[in-house]
Amino acid sequence: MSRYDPAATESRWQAAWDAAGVFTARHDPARPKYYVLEMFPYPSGRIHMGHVRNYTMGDVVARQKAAAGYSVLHPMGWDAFGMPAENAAMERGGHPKDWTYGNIADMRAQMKPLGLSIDWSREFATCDPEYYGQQQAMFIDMMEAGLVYRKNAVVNWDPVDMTVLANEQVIDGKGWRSGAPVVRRELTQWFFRISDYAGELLEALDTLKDWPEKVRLMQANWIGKSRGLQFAFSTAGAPEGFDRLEVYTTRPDTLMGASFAAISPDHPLARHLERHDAEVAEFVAECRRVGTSEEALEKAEKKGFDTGIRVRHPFDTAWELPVYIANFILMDYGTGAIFGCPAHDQRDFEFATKYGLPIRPVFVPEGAEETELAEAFVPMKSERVHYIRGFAGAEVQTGEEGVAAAIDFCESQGVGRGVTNYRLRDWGISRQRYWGCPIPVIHCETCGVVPEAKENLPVRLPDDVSFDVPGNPLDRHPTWRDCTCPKCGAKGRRETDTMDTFVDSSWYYARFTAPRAATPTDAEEADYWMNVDQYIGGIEHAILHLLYSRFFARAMQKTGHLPAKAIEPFNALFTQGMVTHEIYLTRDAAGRPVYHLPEDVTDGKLADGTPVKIIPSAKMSKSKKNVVDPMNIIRQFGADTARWFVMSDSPPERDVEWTASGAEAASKHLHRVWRLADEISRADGEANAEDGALDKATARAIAEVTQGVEGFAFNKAIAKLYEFTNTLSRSGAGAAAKKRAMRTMAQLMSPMVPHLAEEVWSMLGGEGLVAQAAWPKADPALLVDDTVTLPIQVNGKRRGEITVPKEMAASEVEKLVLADEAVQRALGGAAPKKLIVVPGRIVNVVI
RNA sequence: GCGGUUGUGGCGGAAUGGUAGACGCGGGGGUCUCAAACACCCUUUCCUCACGGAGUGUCGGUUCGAGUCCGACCAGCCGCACCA
Repeated sequence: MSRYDPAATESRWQAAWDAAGVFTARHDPARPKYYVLEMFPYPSGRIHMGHVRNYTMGDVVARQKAAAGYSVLHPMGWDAFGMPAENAAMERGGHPKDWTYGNIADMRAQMKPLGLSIDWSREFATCDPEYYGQQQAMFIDMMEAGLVYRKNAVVNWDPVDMTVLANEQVIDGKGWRSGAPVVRRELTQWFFRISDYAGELLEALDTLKDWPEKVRLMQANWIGKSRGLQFAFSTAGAPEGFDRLEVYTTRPDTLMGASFAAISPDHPLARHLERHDAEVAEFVAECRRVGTSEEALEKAEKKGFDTGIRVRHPFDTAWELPVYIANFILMDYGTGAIFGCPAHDQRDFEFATKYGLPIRPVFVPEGAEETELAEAFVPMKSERVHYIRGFAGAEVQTGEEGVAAAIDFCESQGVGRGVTNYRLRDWGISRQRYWGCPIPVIHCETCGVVPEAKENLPVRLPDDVSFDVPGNPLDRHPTWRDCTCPKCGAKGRRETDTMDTFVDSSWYYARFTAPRAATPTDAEEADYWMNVDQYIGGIEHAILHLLYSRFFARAMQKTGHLPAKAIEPFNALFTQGMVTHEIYLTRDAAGRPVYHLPEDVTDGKLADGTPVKIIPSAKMSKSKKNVVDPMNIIRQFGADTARWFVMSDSPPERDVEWTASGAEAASKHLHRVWRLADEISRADGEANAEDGALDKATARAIAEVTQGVEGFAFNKAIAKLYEFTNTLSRSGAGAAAKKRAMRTMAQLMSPMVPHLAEEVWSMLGGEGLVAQAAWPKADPALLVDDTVTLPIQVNGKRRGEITVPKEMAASEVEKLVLADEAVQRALGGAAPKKLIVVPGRIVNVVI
């Protein structure tokens, strides 16, 4: 008996699809369009199982939509700028460009065998000058639209390597290569005015009905709208020019519980003191040794330095509060200065305890007395509390009411004003690196900062650079910086900062609609293809990438590069889970951990019999060696097996654990389907009484698999396909009915395992390619059952069941239930207290 | 630290507030075979000979009925603005 041979079959069908041009996206105004996009990959050089899962999900959607009659756009590209290419150049020599394009070629070669329904004719990389040149054109338009500006901002500076470090390159406050303590340094940098859109980006979240609730919540929290009071303390003993200290607070109702004021180490007052006071300078320097990330600041021990300056309480000028410089105050939020109310903020409480400051409660729980606090009392703002040191509004009110009343009162007294504040900061896009999109700007002595003329775009990266010394190669290039001012024609200097790679990924979805256009987008194409109907990617992008893309769509609309309907570019978002694997660990002679690849471990032992310690599954990572190379799986079992496995078992939004046994099971099942198809293709049984049951099962399979695929419940769709396979393989129906069922099976399987589906389809005489066949429809008449089985509960516990006609009246059902043996036994002759009949569902007898 | 999220058999998981454990893996038993591999069939939450009882991270609540809703807690994972 012949066997299914994935290797030969898969490449044969891939060639057939190519020949027929099945996946070329066609701008066809007569048909509805569907744009499905997976987050494009960074070209690391190797695809991993996470990619296989991500792209298979998109492929299932794309293939099913195509079968359902849509004109589908399913493109692929490369997020190709970024640090790894420079790191590779530093470590192994060579050029980032060669490394990147080499990796792209390798990865494309690994992706093609997966048989994805991608329109490869639209492929591009963000490091193509054709792409980043258009990005530069948009940057210039955004400059002109007032969306771009320069200001000073802090970076991590490695004083040994004399280079700017990314947050991930700062390990325990030290540079990853030099090991030198990192310092914060201020540079003039380029920013996008995303915070101008904070309110709109927040409000528009409500329109994103098909985004996961959690992503919208995370974005809302990130934007962080707050209503508060901004007011000025008058100071005592402050240097000249600092007679007022502006603070922002979201809890003005706790003003009578204030016990100190605190300013950021980067606050102008702190900077002034730093220059005149060695002790302050030392403290501030210590603060700056912590990395720039908010995480690092929050995790660091909270420390303060008493400046000796005092501020006067706005309601009682005799009441003075000390002013501290504190390492946890962010200059970017509010005014960079706060007042502390230790009784109602845990961080302030710890600070006050540490520095012996008073802790005076402003409110207590409703009905409680004032007591000494062991920790801050921080109730929900919606909870009613009793104000014992309130000054506005009712004595008993919610925190929300208290805050609103306090703002009104303060405004009426001329103490500050109510302000709406956002946590969202402007987007700093300057990177002092080579491998990124050059910022197309020229510094001219006469004209200042001038955008490059559009006819001179793209501003190309020079090829003749070296990475033997740290720092930005653009900065030290002998001639690249030299240019002519587009305004006055005098000699100018090019900007050497390049753009954050998040800029590249903030508009690639729009470029895919017209990837070769001579402008960033083509109006007609954008109008037809936008928006992305289904976007799929990792949850790790829930905030930054998606928020930046939403901002960019707005900026592109403002500059005329996208139609108004694309203001929210992603109609539906799906965030998929990771692929995980167990970790295998042994120790070397010195006790250091040694990790082992899954393929080197059998039954918990290495080849030489050494037992390994098994650490529970975690995200596949090279450093832990818990990786399975998709190429090995494809070589061993074929692409369909890899695709089937990553879509089965786990729901797509959750992590899936890769197991060798699971992959084998997937492969076995696909072979079984092939054998079944082979057998059915040669069957000649007469039509018989079982045909009807099989037709019914087929209809149910169509309904359930369609529902699973359309609802992103791929694991359930696959479970139904297993069931359908079992039913079909056991069916005694005639040959014609079995062939019908098997052809339907091929169609239902085709989004997940397209190669096997084509093979089965052709074995059973299906017409043309299954990839081009219309999605099957279930006959509604076959989906209804005329009887229903009702479980019988006694006090909520299942005690039996009855099968009754679907339309039986509740009163009839009650009679049958009371006559049931288990119910009789439970009742013991007594009458039931209550009898609940949920039609078509369940019966509950309460005794 | 802050924000988000997840928790169900030996394992991955299924379950519009209505039969907990679909489907798959693994295990056990069997058929086929000289034997094995492959394949096929049966069985498999736990305790109990059985009757029956217990059971969805922990504790409490709402309900005729809770894995599902509410509150508190515990553990894991994701993000924290220069990783992509």
